[in-house]
Amino acid sequence: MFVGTIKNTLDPKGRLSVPAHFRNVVSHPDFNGIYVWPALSGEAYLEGAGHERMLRFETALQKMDPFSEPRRVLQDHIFAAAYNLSFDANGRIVLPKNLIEFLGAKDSISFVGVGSGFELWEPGARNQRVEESRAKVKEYHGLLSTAMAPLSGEGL
Amino acid sequence: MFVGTIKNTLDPKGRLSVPAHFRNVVSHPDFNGIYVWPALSGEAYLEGAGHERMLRFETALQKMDPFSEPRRVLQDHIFAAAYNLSFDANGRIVLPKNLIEFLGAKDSISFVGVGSGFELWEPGARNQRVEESRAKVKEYHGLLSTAMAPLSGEGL
DNA sequence: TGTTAAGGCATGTTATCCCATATAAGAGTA
DNA sequence: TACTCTTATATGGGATAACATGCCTTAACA
Repeated sequence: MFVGTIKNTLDPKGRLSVPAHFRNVVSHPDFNGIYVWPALSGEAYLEGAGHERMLRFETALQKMDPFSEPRRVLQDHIFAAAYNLSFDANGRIVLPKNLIEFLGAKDSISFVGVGSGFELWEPGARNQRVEESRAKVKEYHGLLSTAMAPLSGEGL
Repeated sequence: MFVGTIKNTLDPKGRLSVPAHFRNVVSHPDFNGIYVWPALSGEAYLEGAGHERMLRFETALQKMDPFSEPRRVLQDHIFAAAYNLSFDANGRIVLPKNLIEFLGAKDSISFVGVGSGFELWEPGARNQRVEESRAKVKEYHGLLSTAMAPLSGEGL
């Protein structure tokens, strides 16, 4: 499970250490690296996943009608827009220049764990988002109890 | 179930023994440790959970609309703000410096069981909270009977 | 042959492991 | 009950390994 927020340095060559914890989670014999693509929400961050989760996306899409609009749209925005970035011997990836520009990043990137996947942000933009969320937590806290209640008798 | 209040020593390296009782409760084959994050209430304590409860959070959030504000806000405050802290051979975790500062702790931490989860407090702040609650406990005791009444004929 | 990307190596820092000791809790015995 | 032995737990210090990151070399390509 992806958890936590880690800010790492982006060097002049576009290289970036992936936090060790994230590397462990994505670890897979068939592909030693991560996949990233611009967020489907349209905001300026990247979504990320390991090989296993990509396979699950693939399986899910294959169950959809091949020529349906939903399938096409999702294919275009996940697989077609994704980059597969391999780790080097030290656990680094090279983030393509166009993605760095897309993020508006200069010399660092924040990795953000969100449970089943993770996100890459320009640290300033990330802080702004966190501030926005902070203001609203209390408002939505109750929803969590509601959402969890059906899962077990224990509630929250 | 997490029960009781245990104060343990925080050493100069930030190491902290997790009470044995809590370790037994969170015990899980996939992750030998705990997750902690700043309380959603905004107060200066950490909420804590074991792996199983985090999985339930994950499942609950995945059922919510991916781009809805409530989901985003809860994700930001639980998964993105959380730390996964593994036990060492002696059942200790290392509490990150920024969390120690957040709590205002110096050389000890109180673990507080609250049923399905637990909390980490700076012991002084915890005592203050308990004092505040003491005055009101009689006032609210009746609510408990009311809440339990539908569950069984035995009452409290 | 110049330019860029990729791989290997070296460093400082931080976290993790390992062992020793201290404290407390419990079991068993007289 | 009093005592001792044993086990579980908590804490302290030092050695070791892992990690993030900068530098340097080698390979690929135009």
